Parts: sequence; C-alpha cells; structure tokens
Amino acid sequence: FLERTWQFVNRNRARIFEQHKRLGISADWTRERFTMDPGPARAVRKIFVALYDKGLIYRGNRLINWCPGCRSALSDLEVDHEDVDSFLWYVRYPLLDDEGRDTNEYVTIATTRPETIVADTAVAVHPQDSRYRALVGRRVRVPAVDRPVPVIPDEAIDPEFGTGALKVTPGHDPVDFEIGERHGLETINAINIDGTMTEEAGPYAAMDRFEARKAIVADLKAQGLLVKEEPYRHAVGHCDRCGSVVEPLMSEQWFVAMTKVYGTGRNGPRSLAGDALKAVIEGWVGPDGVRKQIKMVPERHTKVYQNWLENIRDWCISRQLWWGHRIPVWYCGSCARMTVAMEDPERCAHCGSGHIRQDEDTLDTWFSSALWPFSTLGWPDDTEDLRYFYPTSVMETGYDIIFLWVARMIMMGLFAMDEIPFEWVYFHGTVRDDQGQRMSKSKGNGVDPEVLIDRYGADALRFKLVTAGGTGNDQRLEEPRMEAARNFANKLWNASRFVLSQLGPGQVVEAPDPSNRESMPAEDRWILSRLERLTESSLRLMERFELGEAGREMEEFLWDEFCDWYLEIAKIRLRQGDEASPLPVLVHTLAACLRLLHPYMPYVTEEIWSGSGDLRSHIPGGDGLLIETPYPEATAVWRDEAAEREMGLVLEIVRAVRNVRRERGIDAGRWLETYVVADAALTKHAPAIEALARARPLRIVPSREDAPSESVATAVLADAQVVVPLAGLFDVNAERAKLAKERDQAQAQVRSLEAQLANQKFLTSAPEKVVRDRREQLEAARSKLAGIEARLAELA
RNA sequence: GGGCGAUUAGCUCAGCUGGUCAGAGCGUCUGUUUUACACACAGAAGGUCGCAGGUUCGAGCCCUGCAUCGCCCACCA
Repeated sequence: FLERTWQFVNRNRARIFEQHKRLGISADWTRERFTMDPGPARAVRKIFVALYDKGLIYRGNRLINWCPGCRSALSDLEVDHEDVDSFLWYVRYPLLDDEGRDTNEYVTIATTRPETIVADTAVAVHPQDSRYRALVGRRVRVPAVDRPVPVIPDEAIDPEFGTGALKVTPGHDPVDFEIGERHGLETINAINIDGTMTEEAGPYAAMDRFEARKAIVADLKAQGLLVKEEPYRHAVGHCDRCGSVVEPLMSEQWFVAMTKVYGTGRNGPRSLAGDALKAVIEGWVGPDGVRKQIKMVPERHTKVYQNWLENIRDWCISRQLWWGHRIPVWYCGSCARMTVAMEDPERCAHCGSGHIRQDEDTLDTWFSSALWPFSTLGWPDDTEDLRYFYPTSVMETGYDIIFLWVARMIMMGLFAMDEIPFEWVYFHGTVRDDQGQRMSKSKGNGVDPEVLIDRYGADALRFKLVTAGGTGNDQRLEEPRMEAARNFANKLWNASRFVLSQLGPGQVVEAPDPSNRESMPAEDRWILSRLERLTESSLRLMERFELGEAGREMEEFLWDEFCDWYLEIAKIRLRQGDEASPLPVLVHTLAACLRLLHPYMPYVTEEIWSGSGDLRSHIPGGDGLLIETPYPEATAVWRDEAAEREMGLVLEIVRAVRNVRRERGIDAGRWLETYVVADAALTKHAPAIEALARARPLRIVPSREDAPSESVATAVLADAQVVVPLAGLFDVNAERAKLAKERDQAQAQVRSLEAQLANQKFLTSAPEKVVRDRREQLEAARSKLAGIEARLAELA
C-alpha cells in the first residue's frame, strides 16, 4: 500500500508542488514532508552500500529506457509494450564510390523510426545474404545529414524482414547498440531528454521527435529517397506512469547487476538472479542448515517467474523523480571521486575535501519495496523481531507484481539475510469492474472499496472477494454477488439472534458430551456429524489455499443445514420445553461456525461473540475475543453415519410432502393428512416431519396396506413411501403420468448401474469403494422402482 | 514471436488427486405476514460442460489438434 501511495505521489508530484506553492508552502517543506521515515531509509542505504561494495551496483553510461514525459529513466518493467498502427518506411541510402561521391546505386532499408536516421552510423546486412555480400565494406550516405557510413555484416540481421538491410542507430536502439559495440561504431545522441531533437539532428534540431519524423519523411519523399510507406502494426514501448512513448537513449544511470557472480556460499556461486531462481526451483539452504523452497500458488506462476529470471537484464534503479530515497552517493568537487556511505559524509572519503555533492537522483520505488520483508521488522538496527518473523510463512499479493515486487523481495532477502523471505507466495487474481474490465485511472472505472463497504459492509466485501472465484483467478466486482454476501452476513446475524434469544441472562450451556451420544436425538448427532465434516473439509481446503471453496462450504452448511433444517427442527423441542434441550448443540455449533467464519467475516462474528451478542457469556470459560479462541480442529468424535442416514430420510420425506403440495397447487399454509410407510423407528421424527412438512395428521405405518390407496398422491423413496390423500384434488391421470416419468428415470438408472456392475473390467479395475457404492445405489434404485411399479399397478 | 489463462444453466462463476458433479448466486416462474431473517421461506423451469479426435471399465476433469476471448513476456528494424 505504501509503495502504491508513493507511486501515486510520484505521478502527481508537480500538482502537489503547485498546490503547496499556492498555499505559500515552501518547496523545501514539501520535499521534506514527502520523505520516507528514517527506519526504512537506513535499510535502503545499508543495502545500497552493501551491494555497491560487492560490485553489484554500478554507475554506467548505457542505453536505457527514457520517458520524455516524466523525464526520468525507467526499468524494463516500467515499459509497457502496446501495439500501435504506424508505417514501415522504405528509404534509399545512396551508395558512395571510393571518393565518397554518390553513385547510381542505393541500399534500401526499412524503418519504423525515420527520425533516428540522423543518428545512423552504419547499415548492416546478414553476412550470408547474397544480395548484399558485394556491398559489405562499401559506404553509403545517410540521408538528411549526409553522413558516410559503412555497410557491415552482422548475424543479428534477419534477411527475411523488410529489405534485409538494417539502418544501425546505436544511440537509440538496443539491438543497434549491441551491433555498434561489436563493430566499434560511433554512438550519436539525436534525441534530448525532453523528446526534442539534438544538434546532431542537423536541420531537425530542436524539433519534437514526432514532428521531426514527419519532416524527415516529407524531405525524403521530396528527394526521391522514399521508396514506399507500408502500413505496419508493431509494439511500441510506453511509460507505465504517464503513457508517453519511451525513448531508448544513452544516459548515465545506476544499475544493479542481476547475474554477476559475487562470491560463493553454501548454496554455490552467488548472484542476485541466480539465487532467486534457486530458492524457487530447488530450494535454499539457510543459515540453520535447513533447505526451504519457495512455493507459489497457483503453481503456474513459478514458470513465469523462472522464465523472467533466466532472461533478466541489469536493473536500472536511478530515477530523476523528486520523491523516493536519494541515492547515497556523493561526488567530490576536488578529486571527482565518489563516496558511497550509509551516513551523510562531511567530506570526501578519498581526498578529504569538503566540496561534496549528493547524487540528485532517487531510487526506483521498488528498490525499497524489495527490502520490505526485513526492513519492516526493524532491520538493520533493531533485529529482535527478525528472529521471530523472518522468514514469514505466506506472502499474499497480486500476480501483476510478481517481477516488480515478489522476485525482488526474494533477491534482496537472500542477499541480506541469506535466507528466503517467505515459504509460500499466494497470488490472488485481479479484481475487475462489473463489466470485466481492468480498473484503471485513465478509464475511470475504478470502484472505491469504501463505497462498497458503506453499502454492503466490510464483511460482505471481504467474503465476496474471497469466495467469488477460483484460487488465483480474476473476478468481477459485481453488485449481485455483493448483495449475496451481505445477505449471508445478515443470515448469520439473525440465526445468532435467534439462538441468543433462547438463552436466559447469564445462562451457561455446557458443550454436548460425546459419551452421552446414545441418549441424544438423531438431529443433534446429525448436525454435529455434519459440522465435523465441514471442519475437516474446510481445513483441508485451506491448507491447499482453496480459500474460496472453504468459505463457500461454510456458507452452505450454515445456511442450508444449520438454519433451514436443524434450527427449524430444534424449534420444536424449544417450544415444548423438552427435557433434552437442543441448546447445547445450538450454541456450540454456532460457536464453531463463528470460529470457522471469523477469518472471512471478522466483524459480524466478533460482534456476535463478544459484542452485543455476547455469545461467549453463555459458554463455560468463554472469555476474550473470538480471534483468541482456538480455530476448530478436525476430529472424528462426532462422526455418525447412522444419524446422517436417518436424518437424510427425514429430509427426503419432508421434501416429498412439500413436492406433493406444490404439484397439486395446494396452499402452503394448509395442513395435509399424510401417511408415511416406513420403519417404526421413524416415529420419533414424526414431530419434525409434521412441523416442517405441515403434515397433520401424520401416521407412520409399517406397510403400504395400512395407508389408503384411493385418490392419493404417492412419492416413492428408496426407504419409504409418502402417501397423501387428496380426495377431490386427486387426478388419476396426472398421478399416473408423474409416476410413469419417475419409473422411466428409475429404470434407466437401474439399467445403467446393472450394466456397469456386469462389466468385468469395471469390477476388477475400479476401487472397491466405488463398486460398493454402485451396489448400494443399485439396491436403492431397485427398491424405488419396485415401489413405483406397485403403485402404478394399483392405479391401472 | 514465445508463454499462460478462460470457454460449464439467460447473467456472473464454482467444480479438489478422473467414479451420480452436472452445481451455486443472481435472474425468471409459482406460492407464503410458518413468531431469527422478505437482505427471508417453500417449490419449479433451465446446460449434448467451445469444436474434433484420443486414452480409460469410466472424462467438464487427462492427452492431441482447432476455434474464440483475455493476460503476460518479447531488441525483428
């Protein structure tokens, strides 16, 4: 966040200065205010000096990315390549004879940047290119400036592209610069730092670079040297800060050497990039002798990381911006040498002169960000916290800054601490607007989180962000999903209110005791068993960073199983004031949900626990904040397959009655006389079925003969049948049609299962459990089919 | 030019190590003042899981190719 703020400040520096000026605030004051605090500043200086001492930081006059808009150097990462529609201009360079006079021959080159013609110092062709072999060694005249330059051979030339001949501009193109170095060519600076042309540009001097381009093209055309201009789409570098077209040009800047080997250690030869690669690919042995490997989630990012590091170039770290850490280097006015120091020096370290001046440049904002894992822990002064918090376990950030930030934290962590900064990097996706567009200042489609928080609540925003997508995938910030998250928070709040309303002031409820399970009602055992499954499953998911899936499971459990079923069934006992109170299960299941959900919805859960809800006061030993209570652990003490099966049947029966009601258009409020053909053991669930299905009178009968068969709707389940007398509402044709449809489905299922179980290969190669499940499914399907057929026979 | 991701109900998206996984929310439709919640409850309709092959007893899930969209990297002027 700090870094983002600093970037923002940097982008807006001119405006802030102007504002302050208008307010009568001195520029010095402004500059001072926007200086980083001394802690991290010391870390930055210490690292700078250490890198410099190892020869990993150097100053050099090199071709760098220059932004004429910001008037600053940029690193490779700050240049965005965007496709631009332009032209490929084919230009004739007259061949000269030995005396330096024009001949009738030409070499035609293709260029996208005619304005750089004035800085050409050669024309290059591929050495194997038969078309040009004879020309190598001769000279051509550069148009516009009439400079004679040689035709040289170089492997870097692609004979297929353009005419196969390249104008070489070492001063303004990275490839050309390398060619220039190989052939000892002169480097000419034709473009100023403000984007205008230099004196070297001759007639075009002082023109803006794009104006100069037009002027040169016009002049070439006039001189008959322009062969053609071809529409051409190609990538052009833009400044990621201001959008200006970036200009490669020669400039004296500071660099960090990425691949230079500066020593050797227990992990072999050391270099910044090499070490960062090693820590992720094969692991890093720290000072404690333990090998630790940095793992990324989603894993695919490691390949991107690796690819970047394997092709990395030195990092240009000096910026000509106002804010940021100033480079801790002083130049001597007397002996001209440099003093590199942590503390501001009084005099030159070499000759003792007092005439020293600090470098005006600031550091790339990501240079200090790279130190974040340890500079925030007090390094280099107070290293106490470092012992406990370095390395940390998980670094969480967006995948868009994997190079800018993550890779550099790893480099600097290994350099300064000789230990990885973190073991896991968890990358979240990009949050887009509701149209799926990336949020950006220029588009103005940014969504202010504060507004969303006002509208839906902080918990809803957080829950939405964590659960709305897959791990590491981008997601849209859309309102319907925000509403759903808010509704869930509301659901949790209301369910809690209900539970709390059942408790007397100061009433303390003991936790359910597994050793008493025999005497507990099936629904209690059921919900506790389900809770345990949820705990086990969500913990497993969280360990794999499947945070969204875990949260969704919690929501589903709380809403569907706890609220819609358990709570409603528990109300019966609460109303009747049963001896076996559901309160222990109600209170402790809710408490467990609060703990599970706390990371997802910290505010509501805490409010229920220790705030106005004060659930903790009803729990033995309940004290402190929710965050202080232990997170639920996965155990199996409450696992109860029998209870789950039993309640599964109850739920099915209730749904069956509701379906009959719906299918016949019977008022939801009307009580329906209902027979359930099932084992007598089901009788104890009669009150629940009665209440939830509004089935009264309800009769549990042992066999189909005990229920009426005339004018009844029948729902056939595997382990039960539901019979609802309809009297006047009964429609025998509708009933037959419905049952026929169900029979077809059941038959299809039976056939498919039978076929699978008859397949010898399936039986031998499928896991035992799958085969067993299939057999059980077949049995259930057959039983259901038999029931349906019997009922159809009755109706015939 | 390389690499990666996406393509699943009208919309936005989940689907872990291949075995009922075809799901959720929203939307639509039908009902409901059932005393925690209408930011709710009950129910319904809706998808040949981009296309074509392949592996397997079995494939949204694995392999190959193709198509469309998006992102990242990149010194073909």
